[in-house]
Amino acid sequence: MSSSKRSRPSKPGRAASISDVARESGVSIFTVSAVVNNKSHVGKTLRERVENAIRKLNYRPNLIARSLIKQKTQTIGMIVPDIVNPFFPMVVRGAEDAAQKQGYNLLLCNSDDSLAKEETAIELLLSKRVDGILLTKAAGEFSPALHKTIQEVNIPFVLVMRTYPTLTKDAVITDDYQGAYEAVCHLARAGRNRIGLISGPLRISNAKERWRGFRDALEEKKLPYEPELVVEGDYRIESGFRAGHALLSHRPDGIYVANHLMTIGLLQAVEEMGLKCPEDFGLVSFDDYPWLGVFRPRLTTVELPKHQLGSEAAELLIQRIGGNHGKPVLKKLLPELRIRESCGFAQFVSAEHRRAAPSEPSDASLVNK
Amino acid sequence: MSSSKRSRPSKPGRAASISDVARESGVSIFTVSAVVNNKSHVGKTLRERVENAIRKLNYRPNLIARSLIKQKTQTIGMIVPDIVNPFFPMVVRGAEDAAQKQGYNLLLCNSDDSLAKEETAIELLLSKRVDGILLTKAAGEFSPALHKTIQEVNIPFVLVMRTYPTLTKDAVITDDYQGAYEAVCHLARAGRNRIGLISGPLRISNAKERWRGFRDALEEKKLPYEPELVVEGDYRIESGFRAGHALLSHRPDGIYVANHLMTIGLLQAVEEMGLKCPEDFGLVSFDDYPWLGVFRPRLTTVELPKHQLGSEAAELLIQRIGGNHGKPVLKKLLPELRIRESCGFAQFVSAEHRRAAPSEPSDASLVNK
DNA sequence: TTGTAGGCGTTATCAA
DNA sequence: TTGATAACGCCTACAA
Repeated sequence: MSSSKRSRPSKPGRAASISDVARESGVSIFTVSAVVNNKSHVGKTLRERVENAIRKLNYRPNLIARSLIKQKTQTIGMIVPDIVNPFFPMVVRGAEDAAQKQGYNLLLCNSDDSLAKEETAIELLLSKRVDGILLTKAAGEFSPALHKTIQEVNIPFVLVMRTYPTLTKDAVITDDYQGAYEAVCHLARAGRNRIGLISGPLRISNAKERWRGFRDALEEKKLPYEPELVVEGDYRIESGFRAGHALLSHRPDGIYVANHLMTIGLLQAVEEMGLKCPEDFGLVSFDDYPWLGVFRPRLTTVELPKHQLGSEAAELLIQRIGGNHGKPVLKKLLPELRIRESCGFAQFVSAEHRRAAPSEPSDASLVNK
Repeated sequence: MSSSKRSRPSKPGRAASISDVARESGVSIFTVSAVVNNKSHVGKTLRERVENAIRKLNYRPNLIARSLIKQKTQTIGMIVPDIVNPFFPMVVRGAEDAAQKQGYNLLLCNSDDSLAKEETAIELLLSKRVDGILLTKAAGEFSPALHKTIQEVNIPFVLVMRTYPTLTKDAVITDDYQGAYEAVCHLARAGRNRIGLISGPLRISNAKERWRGFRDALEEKKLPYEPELVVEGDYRIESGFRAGHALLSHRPDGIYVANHLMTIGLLQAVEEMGLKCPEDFGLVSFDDYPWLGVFRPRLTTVELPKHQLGSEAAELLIQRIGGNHGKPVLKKLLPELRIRESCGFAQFVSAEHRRAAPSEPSDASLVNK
């Protein structure tokens, strides 16, 4: 009786379990559990015996076992296209900060915008029973099977930065239409009237929105939409480089680039072609980074609240995990135009001032550092 | 008998379990397991019945349960100071790529170089029973308790980018001494002879190494070590800014900065003080990024193999997980000096050429894009 | 206040 | 080839 199965000594090289602690302190497993989670009142004597045993054995509750019984892993899966794209680290950090605060961890996956990798990642996260998934959808469509799985499975998804039409799920995005619209209007205000666009993949929701903002801004400013001045890239450096060559050969006097990596590629092309910014063309980019204020040309750009994007997405997801079953939410965060030098706005304004009476003083006050 | 406890229908809103599949296909749990993991030969008829049931119920093995019994989670914990520091995304990506390839996932934590957060993260990862931990040690020392835990616990650690003296664990780092040495020698070759240093926290191993490389290069080049030209920062932008102000007031003609973020801060200070690089001083930075080649000043810098750093660390860790119990390994990867314009080397060389006969043709060939 | 026993979803060991 | 059944480490009614 006394040498029942429970009293086997702890296996070598294996972490102490709750039953080891129970045996060591001569109490039942229940008591140890009660002490660890301080539920139910445990008598002072027993509590101390248990605590000593815990210290002695360096006991650490096995969260795997706890997850199994609680049907909760306190883990969130997060899939981004590529953590090396400087846009995402801040989003991930925002998510991690919010998750951490509520006792969740982040399992991170990169999809490289590949549907296959995305599917693998989602399947894996589901098998690992994460409590929810933060997804920046890869370009393209889910396979029918995966789509069905996502609809039927019982864990919440929150889309980050990119919506997906046939999926009625929560999404936290930035107002990309507005951002692009402001960017292009600003180029127009800087006196540019042949404005080009280097766009992201148009089947990605935010690329489409940025394109719409571009188009409507042109219309608003009574500027022509010239198809040869619109090039579709894939948000990577190389595509910005190629697009730059293609676009600059038509000599636009303004360019709006839909993300930072493609701007880098564009500037490589600019270099090769011996052009200068903002002298030869005005440039407005998307996303702001600390280094953009210190190097030349100082980029005028549209900042997106990246940290907030991640944190709000995580918070929403955790609400869903907690059982909030309201209607899907679409949260749109506001972008912010940061005017520096690459658009050539300051030069344009002062040239105007020299030439005539000041047009709109409010315009000049737009220039910030 | 037939209505034993096993035949309870699957709970509502809960994913199908192996016993649901077994019941659905009228076989035992063992048979389902055998099909899923295709072990032991299962007869064709049964196999198909099981496969149909799996599809019908959209069964997905619960990896939590599997982890519990296998004592393996196929998960690696990774702790970095801050994923927003552009150095780390590529390291994380390298680790993820290597891990992925061998069937592991990454649980990511940020320590902000805070000992408290680091300790919390490690404790959590241990409780979650990750199979191993990739750690970029936060500045400062482990608490004695944590140190003991790490020594005694049975899961492998691999230190990334920073070693830790009292811990005999594997580490994958870059040869920072060498990198700094080359950076400073290059400044000397560019004719600089009052060279300053903006250093990382000297209690971090790599900051110390970079400082040593700096000091030895000065000695090698017979240049003076001027204490007022050495400022200790914390690898963040703000500290680079403050250090820049402090340092530039002494008018050095060359500066080596020990990481990219502090270089950004330095350039802010440079701007405020109305100085120009490389005209007023030569600059060599650490770490290379795609944007450094396209903006001005084009930074001369020492590239560190970040992706490789992460992937080799992960591979080593996985070897340890697999039971390789050899002696601790210290793997040092080679940095690479990338000469661009901020050091003022090209100008110096051509000025020399103009003034006299070419000194060393090999020097000029060092200049790459 | 404390203990007992069943169950979470797997894998693994024996039998049959 | 298949099937019971005991772990894995924990939580939690329900009893005592």
